[in-house]
Amino acid sequence: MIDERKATILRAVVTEYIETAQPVGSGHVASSAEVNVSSATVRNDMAALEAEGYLAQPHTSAGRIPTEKGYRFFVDQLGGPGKLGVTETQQVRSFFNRTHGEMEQMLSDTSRLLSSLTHYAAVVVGPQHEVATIKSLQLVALSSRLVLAVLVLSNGAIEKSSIELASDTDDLIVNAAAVRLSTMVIGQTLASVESLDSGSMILGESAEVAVVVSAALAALRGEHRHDDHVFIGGTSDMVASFDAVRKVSEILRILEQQLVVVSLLEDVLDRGLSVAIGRETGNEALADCSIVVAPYVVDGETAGSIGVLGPTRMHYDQALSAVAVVANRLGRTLSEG
Amino acid sequence: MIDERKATILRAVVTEYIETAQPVGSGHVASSAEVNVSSATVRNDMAALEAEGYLAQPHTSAGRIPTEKGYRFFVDQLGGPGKLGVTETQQVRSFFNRTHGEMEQMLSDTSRLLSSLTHYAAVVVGPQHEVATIKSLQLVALSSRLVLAVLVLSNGAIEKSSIELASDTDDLIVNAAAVRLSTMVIGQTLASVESLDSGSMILGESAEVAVVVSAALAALRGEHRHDDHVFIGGTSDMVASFDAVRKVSEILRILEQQLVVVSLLEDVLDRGLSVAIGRETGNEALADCSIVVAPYVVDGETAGSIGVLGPTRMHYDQALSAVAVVANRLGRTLSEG
DNA sequence: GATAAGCAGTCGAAGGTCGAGAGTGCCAGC
DNA sequence: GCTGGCACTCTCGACCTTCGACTGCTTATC
Repeated sequence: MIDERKATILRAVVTEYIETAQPVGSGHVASSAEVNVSSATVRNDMAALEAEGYLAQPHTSAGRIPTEKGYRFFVDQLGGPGKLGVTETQQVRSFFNRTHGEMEQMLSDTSRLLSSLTHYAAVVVGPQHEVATIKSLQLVALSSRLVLAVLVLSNGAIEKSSIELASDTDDLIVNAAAVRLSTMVIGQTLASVESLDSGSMILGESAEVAVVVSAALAALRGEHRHDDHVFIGGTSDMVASFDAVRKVSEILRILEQQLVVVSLLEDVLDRGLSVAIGRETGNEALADCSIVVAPYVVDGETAGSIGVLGPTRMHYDQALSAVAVVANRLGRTLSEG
Repeated sequence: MIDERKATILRAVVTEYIETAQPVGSGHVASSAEVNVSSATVRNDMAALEAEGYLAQPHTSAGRIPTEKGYRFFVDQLGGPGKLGVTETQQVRSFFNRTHGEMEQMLSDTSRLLSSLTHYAAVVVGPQHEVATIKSLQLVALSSRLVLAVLVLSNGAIEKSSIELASDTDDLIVNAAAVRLSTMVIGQTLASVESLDSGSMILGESAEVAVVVSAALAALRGEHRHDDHVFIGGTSDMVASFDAVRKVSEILRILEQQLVVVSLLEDVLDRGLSVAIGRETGNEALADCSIVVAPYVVDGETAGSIGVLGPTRMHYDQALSAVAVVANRLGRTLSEG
């Protein structure tokens, strides 16, 4: 039931509201460049749009505000990310020219880049270690009972996990265990370590070495969650879009829970969306927020995702293009390494 | 010029204002338990306190608000951290019983603990790596020109830094360089690597190995800054103490700059303070904030610091005791490891 | 001389009124 | 089917008044 004119009107209302945060009246819409009918006609169409759930009125005799359904239509109509402005393009280009090596630093900087492009909070979820292969494993004895296992992955990431041994263990034993483990896991993915049978390789080893080996494997198992791989930047920018401290506090509380943030992004991607509006995010506390996400691809495989969190009245076109461009460049840069 | 009664009155004003965030009138003070004089007398003293700069009036016919000088007097009079409540003590105890190994995780959790104790933002600055000795050094070739140096320090921390080589280099060369480097740096502190003369050890090595060795040393030099060692938690709690989104945004902007936060804490400690009130923090944007800091001591050496950032009208006694207790326990726990 | 009591004065916050303005819905006419 | 016109609604800001919480000062009391 949405003809071309109504769509134009809806578009006008949404853009205007995003700009001003004020309810939009029929007069404003009628005087906008894209609309060539009188305000009375606009009024009729706006009433229809309200009846169909695309717009809402805070009270009689006020202008209209887009509903989530209204934003959704607007975003769908946008049809994918557009082009970035010249300044922004330049900024992205120079960022990725300048950046190098050091993955964690790079992801963290990327979140800063993305937030400075959009003025919203940026979330960068690091590559899932499941796909990377293990380049090196090392056991370092910190004290007689505490050993640190350090893994280096092919994508340059490092995983560490500490192992507490039940009894004092000689360095020689630890070294032997390290050698044994190395032959087992190097070249494997972290995920496959998960399924390694710790029974099979105790054969032919001294009991002491076997103890260390299986303790190390146990420690490694729990350690490949997305824990430390989330980088959030630009919260101060995003906060400025809201008016109530109360709301700000709730949103920050969400962002502090890194696991929640990660699954938020993954949920959205799993549903095949690149934008989640208001309650579509699946989180009541984010009812006034929207999320724009994109996965990034490293060596042909989806490695992680980046996203932007802002108010429902966000500049979707800018956010979409920024996220798309940064995801693309990030993937390419990580592929080279 | 502050006699005992005036001090009591000032104390009453400060505690009342911290509680209610409302200007405090002479009537309230007079009816408080510690004060046994009439409101008229209180009025006279409050006028004197204002003249001496301890209190201020938002406008005539309003109550008084403490100035920074007023808070300062209040805090100084407190004379060190008191005891923690039973619930909080219990919370700290169970936290440190439960926690183990894995330093980064522990510091991050500590910031959460501290913010949950105080309901303000908590900052934990990790141990400075200068004092830790190097336990192990490893070079891992990620590709033919990209090598990752991984250092494990005696306190369980890991430093990594990537090395880009000018020409393709064989794994054997890299391994030889790793062996050479290990003999040089193991047992040293990171700070002493800084001053290592890369000329002296090229002797007796093949040119290719020497190239890798000096590239690695160069990369290690830049890498021992406090960069990743700051953990901030509980911003959402702290935010709730403020009323203007504007201010919140400014404060968050500060907290996003980790280096600024670290030097903020260090500055305060260097000045021999454990509390910095308002402008005492040295940062204009934190004019409405106070910071409570304490260093923590690992194996007899000051290792790092923890702190709390809240509004100037913070519960100083609680914050002081929480910071003191957590700093103490954290130091002890890290010493054991 | 310090404390208390009383009193006049001040000023913001809260509440009420009112008009202006923006906006709507509907109807009649083109 | 669009538009102009019109009556109506409802918020917002300005303005006023009242109310109450203060203060400072002056005077009385111990």
